[in-house]
Amino acid sequence: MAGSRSGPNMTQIAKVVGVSSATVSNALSGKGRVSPKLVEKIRATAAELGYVPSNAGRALRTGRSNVLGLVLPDISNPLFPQIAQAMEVAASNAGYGVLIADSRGDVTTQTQAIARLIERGVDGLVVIPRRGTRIGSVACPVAMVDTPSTPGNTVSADHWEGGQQVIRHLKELGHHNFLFVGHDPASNVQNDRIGGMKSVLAPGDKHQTIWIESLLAGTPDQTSLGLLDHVKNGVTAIAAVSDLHALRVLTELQTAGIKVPEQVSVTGFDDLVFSPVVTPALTTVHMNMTRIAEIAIAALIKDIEAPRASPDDPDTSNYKTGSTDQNTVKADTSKVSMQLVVRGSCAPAVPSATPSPNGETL
Amino acid sequence: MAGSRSGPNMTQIAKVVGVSSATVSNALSGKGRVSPKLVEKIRATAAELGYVPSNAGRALRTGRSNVLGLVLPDISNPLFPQIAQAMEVAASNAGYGVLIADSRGDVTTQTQAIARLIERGVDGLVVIPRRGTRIGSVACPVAMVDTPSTPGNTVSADHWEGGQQVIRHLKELGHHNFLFVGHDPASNVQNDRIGGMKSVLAPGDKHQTIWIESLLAGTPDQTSLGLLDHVKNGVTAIAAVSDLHALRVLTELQTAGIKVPEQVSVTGFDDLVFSPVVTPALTTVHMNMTRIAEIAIAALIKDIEAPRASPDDPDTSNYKTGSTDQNTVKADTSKVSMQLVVRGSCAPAVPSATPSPNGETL
DNA sequence: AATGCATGATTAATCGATTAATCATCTTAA
DNA sequence: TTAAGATGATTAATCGATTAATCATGCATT
Repeated sequence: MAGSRSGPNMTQIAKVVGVSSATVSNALSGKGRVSPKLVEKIRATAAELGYVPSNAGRALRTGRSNVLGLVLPDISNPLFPQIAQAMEVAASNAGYGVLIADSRGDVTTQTQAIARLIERGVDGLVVIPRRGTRIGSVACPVAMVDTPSTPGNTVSADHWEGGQQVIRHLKELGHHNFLFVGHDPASNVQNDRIGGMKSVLAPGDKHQTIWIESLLAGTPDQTSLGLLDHVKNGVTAIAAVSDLHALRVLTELQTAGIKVPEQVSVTGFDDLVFSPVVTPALTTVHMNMTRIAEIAIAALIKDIEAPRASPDDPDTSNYKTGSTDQNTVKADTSKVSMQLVVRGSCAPAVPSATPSPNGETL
Repeated sequence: MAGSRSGPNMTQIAKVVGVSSATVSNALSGKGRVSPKLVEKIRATAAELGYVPSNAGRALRTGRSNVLGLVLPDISNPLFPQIAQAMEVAASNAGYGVLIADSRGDVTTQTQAIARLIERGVDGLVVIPRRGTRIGSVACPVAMVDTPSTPGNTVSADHWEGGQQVIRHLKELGHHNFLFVGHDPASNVQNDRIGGMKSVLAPGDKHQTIWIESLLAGTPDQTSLGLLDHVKNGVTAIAAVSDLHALRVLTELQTAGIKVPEQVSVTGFDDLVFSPVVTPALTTVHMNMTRIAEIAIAALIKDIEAPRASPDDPDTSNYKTGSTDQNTVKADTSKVSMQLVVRGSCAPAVPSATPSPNGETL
């Protein structure tokens, strides 16, 4: 009853062709010594019978499942689809499957999620860590996607440089008084982005940063960010750390009767699904997730398939060494540059950027 | 070299306790006949040694992988995160892992994705079909999540009823001239939603439907929906088939200087991440994904774990029979009602709903 | 005391692929 | 002619958990 799979197995093929199952295995894998014409014959009958190798059998023998685990931060992140898709495609191309696990909220869940994946026998993990989280040592190679400045990071977008692109663009339009909008001051990604933005500011430029989480601590979602005051005080450009927040900014301004981009320019990050279809379409910075996924998966698989080092020869391992206790893998390229996507939410700064005494001109 | 897993196996535990590996297996699974105190002892040492069962070994013997496949439609769907998370949680609680595969775009990819998952040995599939797509017969039970009206549907939200809730709410606010905004006329979900909305219209109510895909066929994303004209013609409420489209509507109106909700009310569907944080916050209809996932996964697992019927006794199978050739599983509950979430994007209809001759009042 | 029965544990086969070790031929060189 | 080597295929063990079949022991019944 149990284990009665539908398709044929190697023994069946062997019987049909009239050889041993070992020869079938060798022929299909191309490993041992099998005459070319036998290989041909075996391949043909395997295809004819609709042979599908048993993952369980192979995994048991080789100790490898050909499955990777993908650990994602809290699901509310609208970037999730892009990440998951890119990872799945990259893994699939390399012959691996992707098991998902999400660590909604707390670090505990993240740890549990990782444990579950390990127990399922994944060969490696891709972890997009929850903001500011570190992952403990685990029993398999790990590719970490966070920010270039995070210790243990395998590969990620160059958020810093992305921030620079945004501000450079706004400065070319004549802006000098910025408001940066972040969500969580503990997020590595958000800090990198804001850091990059600040890094290209000139001495005379004004800027201020607000963190949504701190601002609205404990209150329900729908609360004003108080943008009107900032605009009255002379801010002409608002740069958010994500399109989600840029959207919040955009609609709050529009409701207050402030015209975007005529009076205030707005920018976001990540090029989320809704960004091109809102009015005005959001100017944002696009992340090349496909490439990041390819690099992460490649580094992971390289480590997985590398011949395991003997204890006295640690050089063959791809694990990072040094101060970090994490066994995250390294990639040749650790950051992927971002692309500025100019759309309709930015315009030249209004000449009279000086705030009027009473704000009536707004 | 190969297969040298880190942890101990049953034989090791057996050796330590001084029994046979069969007894260990029985003790841990609670299946055979083992004395209570031996069970206790074995459980203890297993925990002590940090025993983790080998999925490969178990899968090979039992023929079951304890992994489900999740096939998702094109990734642009912002609902994706909720679905994936809910499915993962439900599956995880039942002791199953979730392998993802996405069928971006065409039906071919969807078929390939399903094939890949089958080859990986999944025990069952959850398929959220691409709009209007049917899935061919596959070699394992399938739970399909689409709409209650789709043949073969296992469980889904009651989109029709959700649509009714929206219109009832708008009618209570005094609206009688509606514009429905859909994206793709081939989508079962969207048709159900619009169908439900129309079903509660009174004879005197006016309504019109626009399909974004047809409207903007071949043009780049950012194009006007021409909402201003509709508003000038007397439309006071615009009901979109998704929050994504509602957002598009909202920002287009705001840019045109039309006040939401004072002049026009806007509603969406799905309660996406951004819906509570835009201004005005979107009134929408929430989908209880957690419950849908639980039902789908439960139905799937029930079928997987049911003793396979002998060929002459088809009654024990959970497969749908009849005109459909699909082996999708049935659930006791096939639709889950939706919840209206009232926020700020709707207001009472303006008394002078009659269009002014020249539209200047707008 | 002998038989039947319930209980507790063991033996050994099995799932399917992989691979080191071995064997059987045939070729080539001395 | 014979030994060494190359080539092609087979044997059999192995990965780890499961389970049907079997065995051993204790207890109660007649």
